[in-house]
Amino acid sequence: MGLTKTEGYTQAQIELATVAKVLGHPARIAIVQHLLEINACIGNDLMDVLPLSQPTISRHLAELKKVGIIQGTIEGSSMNYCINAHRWREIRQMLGGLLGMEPGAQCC
Amino acid sequence: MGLTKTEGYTQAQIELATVAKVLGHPARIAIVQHLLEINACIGNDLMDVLPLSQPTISRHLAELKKVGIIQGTIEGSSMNYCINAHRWREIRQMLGGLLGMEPGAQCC
DNA sequence: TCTTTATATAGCAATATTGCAATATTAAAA
DNA sequence: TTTTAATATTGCAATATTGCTATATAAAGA
Repeated sequence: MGLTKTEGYTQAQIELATVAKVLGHPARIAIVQHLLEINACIGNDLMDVLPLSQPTISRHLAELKKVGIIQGTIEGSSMNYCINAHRWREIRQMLGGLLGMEPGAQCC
Repeated sequence: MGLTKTEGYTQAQIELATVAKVLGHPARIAIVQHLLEINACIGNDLMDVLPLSQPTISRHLAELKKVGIIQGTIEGSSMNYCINAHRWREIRQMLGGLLGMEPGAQCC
């Protein structure tokens, strides 16, 4: 298959999984961290930060954009990418809600 | 390719991505939520909770176990699964560290 | 012992992901 | 206008993921 079933889950579960999945690649983690750290918008300075080719970086950026984590604006012939602050807080809420739960007493 | 490059990233980035990736499926989110909520160890009660066949559930459980999120002990002819509390806190730290970062002023 | 229950594994088919080279595309620069 | 720089897209090959059915396996029960 390769196809993930979606019926039988809540919308929240699907949303959570979708975001987690996008964060589930070291290149995308590295991009997000970089954008959070340098606190500035970048074009493909990422070429110097990631061990990947330009087309591959472009695709990772597109995936991050698809779930709203980053946004990009055109600046002449280059792109300015940065974290979407609002969406970032939303994601913090979502994932934080899950992570914040306490496992209770171990029973195995 | 289909194969994720690992050179050129920090160990922390790879670890983060690995955990996020495992959480990147609604079935695995549902399993984790369920285990956190009922605060009890279960066998395949999950059959009643997920829209998946027993073998498929078993595989999702195996993936969660591989990264240490859950652990299982044999109980007669069935398995007791539960969240690994220690690992859970570790993951909260890791992911929380990323999520906690503030995007700073929007510039695009 | 035979059967049932609970689980895991193997094997398969379909789709998804990842990465690169090659090629568009678009704007700035010469 | 030609060239350069910065990106995105296409096309491809290799591997990964997902889900199922069928089949082990192992303990409990009859």
